[in-house]
Amino acid sequence: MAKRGRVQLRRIENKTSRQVRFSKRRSGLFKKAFELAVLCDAEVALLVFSAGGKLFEYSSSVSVGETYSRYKQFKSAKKDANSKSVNKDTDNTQNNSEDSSNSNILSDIAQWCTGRNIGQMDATELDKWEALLGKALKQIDSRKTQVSTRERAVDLNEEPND
Amino acid sequence: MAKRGRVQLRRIENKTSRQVRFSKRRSGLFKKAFELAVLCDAEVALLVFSAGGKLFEYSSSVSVGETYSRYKQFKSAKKDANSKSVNKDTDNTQNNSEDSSNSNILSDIAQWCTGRNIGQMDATELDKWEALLGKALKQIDSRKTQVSTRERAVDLNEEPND
DNA sequence: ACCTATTGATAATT
DNA sequence: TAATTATCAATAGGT
Repeated sequence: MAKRGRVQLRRIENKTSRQVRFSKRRSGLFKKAFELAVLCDAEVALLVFSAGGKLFEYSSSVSVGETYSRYKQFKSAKKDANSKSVNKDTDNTQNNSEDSSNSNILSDIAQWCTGRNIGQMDATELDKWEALLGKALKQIDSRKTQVSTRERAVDLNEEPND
Repeated sequence: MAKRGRVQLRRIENKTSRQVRFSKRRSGLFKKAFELAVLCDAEVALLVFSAGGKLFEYSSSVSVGETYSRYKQFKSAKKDANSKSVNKDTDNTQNNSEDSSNSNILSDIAQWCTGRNIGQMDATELDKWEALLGKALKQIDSRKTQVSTRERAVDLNEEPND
């Protein structure tokens, strides 16, 4: 399997090759974005238009639109940041003592789902999925118990996340 | 230099470590975004807010705002034509047969996940989730069986490094 | 901040 | 189109 050497940092001229590499690198990029969001508690929004005009999007905890709004707020606030620091630490700081993803496991699952396919997973990824879905099922099960006990009301034990 | 094993995909609790890794991974992510744009002629916009509220942005050929405009246009125009990252409801024929390794139940889950919280679900929704996740687990389990065969072959080839 | 062991990404190939 | 693997790149933890 002869490798030619390093990747040249210029546009790939062969169309097929470019498309193939786009798919792979896009997957990799989205995975990295997700990992940054989860590991480092960051808010990430990523928009990619392929050369052919297809759209691919990723966002971590909130929608792309919401992150973009925050971005615009941030930029406009930066202009007169010398008067007060309204936007520095608005609502972006989550200081949960334990695993914050535990309280909103569905977000984690949704993030993991993006661009993935069971048929393409390796053993490690399968294990992660199994653990994640198993955890979600446990939470669902315990929630079901609560709901069936108090057939009607909104549960007060669960905190809204984000 | 003892390595602990694989990176766990959970929020890093140690603050210093999290900040260090954020810097490194952010650099890596931006580099990857740049490479995707150059190599594959893609239009990329990337927004990252750190846990502390700092903003980092990257955009390839045009500004973030322009890409976001294109994004909004794209989404509103999507009424007829469809090209999207997180699937549309293509087939509901996700049965439990063992050969369904190629089905993309994860996309269904991803759609279900969006904007939901276990703590706010009613009994009906919980049932749907339970069924969906259970189905996914079945597929994962059957996929694991396939993969484990290959993994054993790899194990035999493994050499102690050095 | 720099270094290296190790993991992870991926280009070429099947 | 998807799966495999050799090689390269990213990075976690130590110095």
